[in-house]
Amino acid sequence: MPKLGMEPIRRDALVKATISEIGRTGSLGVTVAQIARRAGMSTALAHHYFGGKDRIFLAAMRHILTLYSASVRGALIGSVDPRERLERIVRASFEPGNFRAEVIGAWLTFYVQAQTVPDAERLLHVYQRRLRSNLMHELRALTDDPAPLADLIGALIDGLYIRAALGQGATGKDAADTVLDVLDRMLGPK
Amino acid sequence: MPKLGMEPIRRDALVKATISEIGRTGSLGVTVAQIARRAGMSTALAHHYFGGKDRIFLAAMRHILTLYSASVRGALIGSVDPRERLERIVRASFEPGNFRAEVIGAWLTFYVQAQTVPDAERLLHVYQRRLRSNLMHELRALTDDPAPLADLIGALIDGLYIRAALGQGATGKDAADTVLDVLDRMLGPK
Amino acid sequence: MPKLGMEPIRRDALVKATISEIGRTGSLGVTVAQIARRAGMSTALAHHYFGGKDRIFLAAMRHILTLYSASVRGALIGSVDPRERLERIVRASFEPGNFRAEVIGAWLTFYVQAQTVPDAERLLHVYQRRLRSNLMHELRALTDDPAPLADLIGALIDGLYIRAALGQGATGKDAADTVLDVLDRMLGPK
Amino acid sequence: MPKLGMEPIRRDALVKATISEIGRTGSLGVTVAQIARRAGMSTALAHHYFGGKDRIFLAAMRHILTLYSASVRGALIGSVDPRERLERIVRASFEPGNFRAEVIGAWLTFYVQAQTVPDAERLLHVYQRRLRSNLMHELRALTDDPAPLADLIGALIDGLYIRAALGQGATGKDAADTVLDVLDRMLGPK
DNA sequence: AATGAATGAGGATTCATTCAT
DNA sequence: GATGAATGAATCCTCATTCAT
Repeated sequence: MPKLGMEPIRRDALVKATISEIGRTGSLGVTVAQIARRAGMSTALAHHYFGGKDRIFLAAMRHILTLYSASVRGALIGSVDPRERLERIVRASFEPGNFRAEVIGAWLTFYVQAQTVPDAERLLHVYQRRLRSNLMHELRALTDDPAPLADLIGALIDGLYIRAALGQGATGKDAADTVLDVLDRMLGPK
Repeated sequence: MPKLGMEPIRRDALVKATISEIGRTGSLGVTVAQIARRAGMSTALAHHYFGGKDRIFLAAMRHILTLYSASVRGALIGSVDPRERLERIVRASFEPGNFRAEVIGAWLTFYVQAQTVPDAERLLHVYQRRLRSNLMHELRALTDDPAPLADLIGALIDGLYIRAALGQGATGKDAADTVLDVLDRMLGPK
Repeated sequence: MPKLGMEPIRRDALVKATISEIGRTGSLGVTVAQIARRAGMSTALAHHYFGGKDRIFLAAMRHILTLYSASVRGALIGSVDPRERLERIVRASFEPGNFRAEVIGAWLTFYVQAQTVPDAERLLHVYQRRLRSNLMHELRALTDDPAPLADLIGALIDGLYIRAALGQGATGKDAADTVLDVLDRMLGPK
Repeated sequence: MPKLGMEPIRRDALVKATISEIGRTGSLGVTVAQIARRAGMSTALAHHYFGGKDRIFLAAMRHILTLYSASVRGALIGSVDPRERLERIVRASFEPGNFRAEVIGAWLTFYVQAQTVPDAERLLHVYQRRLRSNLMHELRALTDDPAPLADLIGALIDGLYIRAALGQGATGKDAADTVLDVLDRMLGPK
């Protein structure tokens, strides 16, 4: 059974299992045993590859953020118009890949973890700074005072995510429309 | 004047200790022992009064929501103008009593808990429905289609809260100003 | 079953159980479960009272050293002659209470632990310094250069202990006689 | 010249790595993984060559004792005078090769292991019997009752070793001088 | 010959909860 | 009403050992 080069496969399986389990149970109470079982291996192996529960969680968080960044970056390809680019950023945030029950559940949980675990906090800040910087870059072409608007959009996205985590939020499309509507209104009368 | 038994005093102390501890550590990892110690009693007594950890958490959550509702209700007294009432609701959400690091930390944690514990979810819905109903009531006088706007405001408030939980959000006043600014813009030019 | 004032009783039972188990198995591989079982309680309680395995071991070590010190101190009462006091110190080291298979086994194990655990090392040094100081005090009356002799006696006692740990050493009396014989010879021709 | 297979090279590397690691950490807590890593191979190979952790430890112990015996035997070559031969035996015990922090640490640890593992105990007895026999052989020419003296010297050597393990013992030369001084005094005025 | 892969067994530790007093 | 005492159950983590390649 043992083949060579299992490490990346196992790590990947663990990361995905972690997101699934956190999303499913909606809490950090997820145990390494649960994750390992879902990933189809022993807890010992999970520890072997990651070195500890925190590191597994962190890798899962990093995975989500990486996917998110990639989807934003991908969405921007081939677009130069600021308004259009803003729309693409926002829509990417709510596209099915990112805006999925289990991912949102994990996301919210990471928010909580970021209050305690320094590495998690750092990671979250990286994401927030990147999103803010993306927004600012486009907003500068559309308004004199882009900072407050960037912060507003960021907070609104987070708010819509958090509500989605409770299963009563709107669909991804509706959420994106809401953000874009606010954006246009705030940018001033057409 | 009826002499109070110890029960309400103890329960109150436990609820406050719970909020403090959750806010301080920023997680549900808080133990009954920590809570009991901070409340100045034994864990056995904590169980005696509440029957279990979940019930203690729930009571703490209920306490926060009750305080919040009370502050909103109080803020509305003596005001009849819809726009002014909206402002008072929003400002109440960010007033120092509610918008305090420790309370926000607890709030966020309860959000996570609401994903798993049905009672917590129910409680959170009650608050959200009440806030929404409050907003709707006033918005109806100002716009034809109040529902999306009420949802937007609710999500934005949550988003600003969550960011505050990470210690990088704005002050309560700034947050309230942001929400009100959005509100006015969305309501369209007067 | 639960009565008041169990703490000292439990702590004492755990300390004695630890010494027994270490002596019996002759290794630090002793588990908290073994100790707790022998002391007649759950592992959880053992942790509750001591806070961790290291602390249990340390308490056991402290217990042995305390007993040893007490037996030396007791032996010295009512004696003023230096040579006689030296003899009493030495004989106390090998008296049945201290020079018992299980105690010696534990002693040796602590020696090993002292190589790694700073607290254990500190404790051992305290004992060695005290023994050395006791010996020096008497030797000063008998020789001009007491230091080397004190060190020699100390090392010899340790050596006889270690051999006893392997079950092939002499009896306590023989061991004491050996040390005293060396002492007299080193103090010069009769 | 016969070309060596890998086996003896690997075994040798493992034995040396074991002594290093035990000496460094001062405990049997050393893991097979640590030993294998330091020896530059996988844990699987370590098991392949030795069949188990105990066997690795035993081989390391045997190695130390073999070196010790060899150094004593070597020191005796070309000397016929009993007193001189005794001195050479003693000095060999404390020569840099044997009296090295890492070796002493391992030595002490083996002493502990000898309390539990029968093979280790047997090995230690072989060494002690051999040392005793060496001492006795020379002492017979110098005294009527050599046995107690041989035991005394053996115990003293062990005692000086054990103190060295704690890092507060004297240098090898001082230790040897101490033993020889005792020896001469016990043999009586020339 | 050599190793990455994998795990079962076990250990320390924590904690909510119960109970006798 | 209040608490010290006590524990079962669970969790993270480690490690010797085995196995397929």
